[in-house]
Amino acid sequence: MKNDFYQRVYAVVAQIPFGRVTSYGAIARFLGAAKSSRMVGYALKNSLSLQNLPAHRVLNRQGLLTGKHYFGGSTVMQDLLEGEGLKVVKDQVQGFEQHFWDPAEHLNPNQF
DNA sequence: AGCGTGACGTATA
DNA sequence: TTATACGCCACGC
Repeated sequence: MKNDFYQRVYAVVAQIPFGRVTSYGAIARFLGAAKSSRMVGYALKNSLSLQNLPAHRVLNRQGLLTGKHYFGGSTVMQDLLEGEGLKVVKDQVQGFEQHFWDPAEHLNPNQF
């Protein structure tokens, strides 16, 4: 069911620890929709006005803040990340892999 | 109903 | 290594 996919995306994003980040692809893969990473971003776009999800902790594979435009302001997303101890330069998280958080290694697939 | 678009990612050149 | 091409599929028009 497609709505479940959205719910699962929200559930995963909600579990991202403070100061850690992940990627759309990682989430998509974890949910079994590896080839539909775009849908993850789409789901998050919906989630923005739905609930308090740390959507700013979800970046693309390069650690780029590709969706900062959707946070209303222009530096809101960056400020949020920097507020969590991350460094952002040119819309890109420095040491991305260092702060990367893989759902598959920290969450139990069985609860999804 | 068909077509273009997009918070992505991988494959090719 | 950078630049394009393409697959994916929900949504809006």
